[in-house]
Order: sequence, then structure tokens, then C-alpha cells
Amino acid sequence: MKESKKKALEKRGWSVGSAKDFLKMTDEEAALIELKLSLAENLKTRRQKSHLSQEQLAKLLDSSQSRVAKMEACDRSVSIELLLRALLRLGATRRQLGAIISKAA
Amino acid sequence: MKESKKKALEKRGWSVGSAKDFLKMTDEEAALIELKLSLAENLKTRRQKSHLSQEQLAKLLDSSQSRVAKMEACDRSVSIELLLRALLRLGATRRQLGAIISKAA
DNA sequence: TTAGTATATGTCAGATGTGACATATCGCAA
DNA sequence: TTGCGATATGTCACATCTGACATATACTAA
Repeated sequence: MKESKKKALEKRGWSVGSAKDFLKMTDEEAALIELKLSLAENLKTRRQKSHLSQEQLAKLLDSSQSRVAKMEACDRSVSIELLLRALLRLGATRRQLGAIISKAA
Repeated sequence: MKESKKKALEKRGWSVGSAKDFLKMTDEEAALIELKLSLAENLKTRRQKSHLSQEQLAKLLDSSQSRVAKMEACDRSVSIELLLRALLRLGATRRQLGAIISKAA
């Protein structure tokens, strides 16, 4: 993982914290987080391309603006399932989800 | 969704139950469940190809045999995140996960 | 400046997911 | 049949996720 990405994640509460903690992260954990990050980035892009505010998207998802903000920020409290659900609601196909997940962060 | 698949899901506690309930399922929900099902099937296949028992895989995942059984059975109580975690632990690459997710159930 | 809109952050009660355990069922060899 | 290893199912305490709310910050326009 790149250092810039690491820092971005630290801010989100991933306790990638010290180098020690960072090294303790297993490969799977790192892969999962990067995967999640890709989904979050894609969600933000899609929303913006759809010219929707977070508030509007929230309504579409039966959720709240604050949660949408957290989804896009890849907050610790956001599950992969929630991100997938949101992307599907925004019209993403299964194939497109696969493409997002395939690509390295 | 095919009728056979629907029945398989009913047994797993997805309350696809009556035709009415079934129709109430949104496209996204159906897509998510099928996606989950694909991951679960792949997990079982991978475990078997690795000649591991559920008990052995459970140890590998710091989990329990019963949870592994539920993962493979696509139980309601199993998250997509848990399935992805397990697949990664079994050596699946991000690209392979993408492929699983791309393919229709 | 002020006001308005969009986004970010912290918190919390209720919902959902998780490992662990007990127990049941299956498949097969002796 | 009996016994045994593997898998399935039900339950539960504890952990994590979620929507909602309050509030903060950022950016424009008047």
C-alpha cells in the first residue's frame, strides 16, 4: 500500500497508526480495505456524475446524509455490503462491481 | 431468479417465502443475494479443492466449524465481508474475486 | 458580513453479524 | 448394527453496523 493511501486511511480511523500496527495488518485485511476504498471512491464518482447531493442519494438509499458521507469517506463503520447495496441502487451492474473489485487500488 | 434457486434460498431463511414477499424483494436485494450465493459456492469449492475440512478452514479463519458451514450454506447471518475475508485467506486474488462477482448466478 | 447549500464528524439506540457451544444428521468403514 | 469423522442447525452473549440527529466546516452568492 502506498504511503499516501495509508495516511488517508489513518484519518478514517483504521488505526493503521504506527508502522508496527501497520505491519500487523494481514495481507487479507489490507486487501479488503483497499477493495472497500475502491468501492467508496466509485460510489462518490457515480453520485457526482448523477448530479446528486449526498442528501438526495441518502433518500434514494433510505439512509441519511451523514451515512452517505461516511460511505464515501470509507469510514470504519461502513460495511462492504452497504457500499455494494448503494452502488447497485445507483445502477451498477454485477459486471461493473466485478470490474471495480478486480482493479488494484 | 430461477425457481430452483429461490427454493434453495428459502431454505436458508431468506424469507423469499410467498410469491408476494418474493415480489417485494428489490432488484438490488436479489442481486446482492445472488452475488453472495456465488461467493459462498466458490468458498465451498475452494475448500474442497484444498482438501480441508470445515473444521480446518475454521481454524485458518479464527472461526468455528458451524460458521464455516453457514458461510457455505449462505446463511442469513453471514455477511459478504466475511465471505470475502475467507476467500482471500484461501488465496483468492482481487482479480479472482472480481471474476466471481461479475458472473451471474 | 450574512445566509444558504453541501459535506464532514461525533454520538447513540436499535439492528445485524460473529464465534462458540451443544446437538443433530449424514456417509461410510468395520 | 456400531462407531467415527464431517457437516448441518439452533441458540446466545458479545461485537459491529446502521440510520438518525446534532453540530461543525467549507464554499458561494448577495
